[in-house]
Amino acid sequence: MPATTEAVDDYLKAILELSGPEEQRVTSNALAGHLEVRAASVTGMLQKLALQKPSFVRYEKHHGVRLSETGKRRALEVIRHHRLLERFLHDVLDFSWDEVHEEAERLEHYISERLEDRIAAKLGDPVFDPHGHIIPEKDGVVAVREEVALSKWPCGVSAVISSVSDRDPAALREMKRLGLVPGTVLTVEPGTRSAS
Amino acid sequence: MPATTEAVDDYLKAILELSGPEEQRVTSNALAGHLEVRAASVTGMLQKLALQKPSFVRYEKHHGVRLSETGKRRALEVIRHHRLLERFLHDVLDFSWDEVHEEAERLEHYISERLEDRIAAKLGDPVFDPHGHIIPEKDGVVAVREEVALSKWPCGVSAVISSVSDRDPAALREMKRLGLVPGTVLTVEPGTRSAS
DNA sequence: GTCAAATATTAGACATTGCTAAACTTTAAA
DNA sequence: TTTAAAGTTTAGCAATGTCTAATATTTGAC
Repeated sequence: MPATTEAVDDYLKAILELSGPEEQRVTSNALAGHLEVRAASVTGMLQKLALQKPSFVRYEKHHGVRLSETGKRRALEVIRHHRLLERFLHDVLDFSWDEVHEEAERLEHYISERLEDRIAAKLGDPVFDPHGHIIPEKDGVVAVREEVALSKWPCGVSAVISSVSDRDPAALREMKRLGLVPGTVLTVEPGTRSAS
Repeated sequence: MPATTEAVDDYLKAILELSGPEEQRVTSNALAGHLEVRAASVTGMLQKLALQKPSFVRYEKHHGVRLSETGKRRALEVIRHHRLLERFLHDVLDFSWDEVHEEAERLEHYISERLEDRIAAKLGDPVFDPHGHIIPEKDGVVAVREEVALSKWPCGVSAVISSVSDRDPAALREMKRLGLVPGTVLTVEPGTRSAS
């Protein structure tokens, strides 16, 4: 596995996240939006990534990019780091669930295999992070799970929250206050949903 | 406090370490040796550091460099991170004492104030790292302690090991095997010391 | 199928931090 | 005090990853 930088890790994670379960090609623009970088910078990075061997991505000019097996492997490793760190910061170091993301986002690039393994062992190989996301296994295997965005869930049908986005600390604090945590059972009542 | 990069942190730490208790000026060459970088690179970095305001260093061409108060503050903060991390990795995550340095050396640049505080709290504000080095306090105060290199200790006089270098994992494993850990009492016998 | 809008790429710049090679300054020996 | 060695700085270049502005390609509306 070629060495990566923080920037490369972030691109690989973004490609994995944006390509969805069917591993569609991802456009430069989508990446630029997600990474908060200009589209021109994305093009430059994708060209560099596509050139190195073994390559992390398959890139076709004007037609988007997808991960190679190697790239997917690294992306999953970084995501495993992130989610293990979140679980660890939360369970062992008393971070609240709205604090863990920011810290994990930085550290995920810098922990060694050794530290990854010790954290996993200390936690007893956990399956979920504090927001309900599945932690990829060490070998890159990720359990599959059906999820539907709550905004698309039918009214009147009972649902269980499986995961919540970890990006917005204020939103997370509010959700905790409302009891909207993984495992919670709820039913959307007709007429209570906002228009967005 | 101006933001730092990993490289800047490493320069500041190196200057602090090489300037000794009397805070002597440190030469470019000494820094180059310690940082395993060319002297020309050191010059470039020192010029940049000296230019920014508020500056981390006071630098006179051809006559070495010393830390400003701000620079010393940051150097001590990074060293606090390093030693807290070593203690934490050792006590909580079952790292052996020869494994902790490498991991802490990377992570010391990337942990937040929050994580620093939680680690210190979890450990009960420890005073020493696993190699016996004193952990600087949060406000930058460092306890003072008289130490003499064992190679300079007189024969026949009993001594207590206070700290050992953390740089060489193989040496650390050997020292552990021989019982040469902080707190050990020993006497150097005449004629048993190698010539070096 | 044409053409404008949306999307993407190229070109050229900058900051960071390293390098080598050449030039310069300081130190210490004779 | 001269001079050579040791130490230091300058100059110029490379890689990384970002930016803006200009240009090119693709897409979708008609």
